[in-house]
Amino acid sequence: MNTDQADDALLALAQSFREALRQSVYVMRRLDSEEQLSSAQLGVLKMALDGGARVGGIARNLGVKVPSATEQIIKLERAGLVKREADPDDSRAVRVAATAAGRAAVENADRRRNEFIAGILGTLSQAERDAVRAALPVFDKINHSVQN
Amino acid sequence: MNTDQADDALLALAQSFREALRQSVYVMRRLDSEEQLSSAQLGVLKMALDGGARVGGIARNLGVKVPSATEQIIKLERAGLVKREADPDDSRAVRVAATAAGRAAVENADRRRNEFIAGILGTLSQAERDAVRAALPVFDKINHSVQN
DNA sequence: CTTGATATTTAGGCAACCTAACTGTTAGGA
DNA sequence: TCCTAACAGTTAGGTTGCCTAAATATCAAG
Repeated sequence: MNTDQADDALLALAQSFREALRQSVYVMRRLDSEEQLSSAQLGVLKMALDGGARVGGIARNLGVKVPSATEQIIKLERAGLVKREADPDDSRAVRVAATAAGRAAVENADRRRNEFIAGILGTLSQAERDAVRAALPVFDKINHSVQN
Repeated sequence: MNTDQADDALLALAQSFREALRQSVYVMRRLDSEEQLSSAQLGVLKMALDGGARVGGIARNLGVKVPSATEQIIKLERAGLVKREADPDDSRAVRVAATAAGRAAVENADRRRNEFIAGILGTLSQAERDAVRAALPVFDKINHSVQN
């Protein structure tokens, strides 16, 4: 197998991969459209569960800029799902912590979304589920490549 | 294995799958942010390549509502990448066709995006690439489940 | 005690999506 | 024939989530 053939195979795989990416965005939209809590907000909220996430950390972790994180945090705060308090160690920083209501909202949203996806996965064959399971860590790895 | 255990395994897989979905959105954003043509526009444009896509069909295919498709088509038309003409068989309908410039733009955008993804896929092991390749048709199937 | 770096918020803007309302066309009866 | 319901698309107006640039406040090092 010469280099060109290898490249072609890689490009063909890339094309299929991109198609899957496109579809993923669509699936995410569907998942979001049925719920009170958006994916963006759920992502922030999950990070606030441990009780002391900083705005910059949240933004970095979600792959968005700091003002975008702030925006979501403010919405969650208005909804009573998180509270913002000054970081005792660094007064420039803000600690974002989930409230009890926030914790409950995460559990609820997570459960509903998982059940929706599980319902689809349940219609697949065992072999198909195994294929998905095997690919997920690789997807994770690809994502980290993109981040850098 | 009783039902509860099966459900738990399915829910766990669903959770991981959702994480991958979330990451996909992020990867898509990265892919888009470096290019002139957005994914939304590229999707519309590809459908106009054959020379006679209708607005409703484009919208259905992309999983968006008709006005959203119209919006993208208008942008592409202003950029000279597609033209709109009355459908000879049904004057209510509009046929969207790519121009020569549109065709060139698709090829360019597709190539660049595929090369970007291929570059990442190239850093994986053969086994990892095989895992991705095996999962892609299943992802496709899952997507179609969601559409219905 | 000044100055540069860091953490966050505010302000303003853009892209892509949505629903509701409008225009024009078609097609199937009465 | 002609009326009316269904259909195709566009327009209008609104939302969400992202972005950059600029403002505010604090920290830390010389």
